[in-house]
Amino acid sequence: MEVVYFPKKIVESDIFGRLLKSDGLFIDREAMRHTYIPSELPHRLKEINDIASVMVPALRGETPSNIFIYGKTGTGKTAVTKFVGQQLINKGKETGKSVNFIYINCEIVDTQYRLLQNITNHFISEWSERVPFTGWPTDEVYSKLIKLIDKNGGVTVIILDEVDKLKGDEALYNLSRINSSLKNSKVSIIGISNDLRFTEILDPRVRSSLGEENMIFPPYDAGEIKDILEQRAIIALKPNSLDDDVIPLCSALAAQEHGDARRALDLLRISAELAERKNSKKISRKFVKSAQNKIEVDRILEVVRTLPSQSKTILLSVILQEKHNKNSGIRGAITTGEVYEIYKELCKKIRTDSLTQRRVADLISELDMLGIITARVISKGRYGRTREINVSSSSEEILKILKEDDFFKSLTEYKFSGQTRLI
DNA sequence: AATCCACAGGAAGCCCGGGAAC
DNA sequence: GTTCCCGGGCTTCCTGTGGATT
Repeated sequence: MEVVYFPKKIVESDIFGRLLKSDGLFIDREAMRHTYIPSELPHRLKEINDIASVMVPALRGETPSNIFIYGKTGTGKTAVTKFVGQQLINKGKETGKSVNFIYINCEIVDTQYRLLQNITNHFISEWSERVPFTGWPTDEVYSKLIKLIDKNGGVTVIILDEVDKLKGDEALYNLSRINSSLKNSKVSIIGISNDLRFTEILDPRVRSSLGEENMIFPPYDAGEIKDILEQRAIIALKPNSLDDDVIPLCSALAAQEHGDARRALDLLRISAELAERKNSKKISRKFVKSAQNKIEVDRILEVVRTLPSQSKTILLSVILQEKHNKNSGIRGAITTGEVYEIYKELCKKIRTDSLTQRRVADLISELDMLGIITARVISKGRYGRTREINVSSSSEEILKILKEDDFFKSLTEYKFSGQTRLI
């Protein structure tokens, strides 16, 4: 256990009070997150109308067609469907029609049982009567669900977000047939996916019943992203806290990344957070640059954290060699052979079996593809052909992550070829 | 022009864990 | 429970190669 001692001064002074009072840049931080659903969705009017016109039979008590929605990340699929759902519920209340709207993210709820359990529990308010997360036979949950939906009556719309993450197509098959078991109510399904080839691998029966209506969400272009950012900035940020060129810059950067509005919002939000942390009154383009950098570094660190230990060892070898070279004034990149030598020693030190050079070479190219290191093939003429390996900028941060692993703690100081290397 | 380094990277096959089929 | 199959990680063995050096 680590004990943290606060200096007396800080404890006595009101930290949070000061931070709350401090002149931040945000009015509503949440509005800058991609989970926030604004009251208007710019440049998605057509999509909203399309979905709404498919859904409108629900308000007349008829079954709406099932819909399948495609689109890359950050094209507003989830936001638009949730938005339409909200409107549908409101109108249902107004007109006295019973309309249920259930949103499920299949990346989290990814098995048939848990899907059925989730939907069923949506109709049960009493905690004690809920379907447990395990224990029941799946068909019992299914029949309970049918009973409940029928009792409830009206139309139930089920959104399955990231439906391609659902394991097995049995769940989809059963859900798509559920209407034939219902007497007083209707179910309609909206499937959302960013995998365009998803239906190709689906059972043809499921495909035809689920894809009664197909919709594709195109990526936003730079101008559209700009409008989205401007709309959110008005809600989220204090007036006059943005330099004029910040939003165009964020939009342009995100448009390069196949029109991902989510990324644009993250970029702007993190820029604002960085500016706030620096006590800056305005967000300028230099904060956008560092935000972009921060997003990239965070991504790399996350990848490093989840790397298998052999790859971590190889990565550590690369970093060690690079540091060693820098300290002893040797310029030029590292070769596969050098990395392999250090790697073998590290393995000996932590008493693990080492892999063959062939395999290590493959792992090095994997690290390259993940963007953690760069490894390009060069020929040194007489002295052979090899890869030239460099660590991507943030090697200090990567080291920190590697040290988190108990496995590598013993390697914080490492002797190699008679020289002490300090990590 | 020939040589030769230090690997790259393909091919085949082993081993093992997990899921489907029996 | 057992058998079969598949895919991923890995090894072994192999051929190929760009260009400085001879």
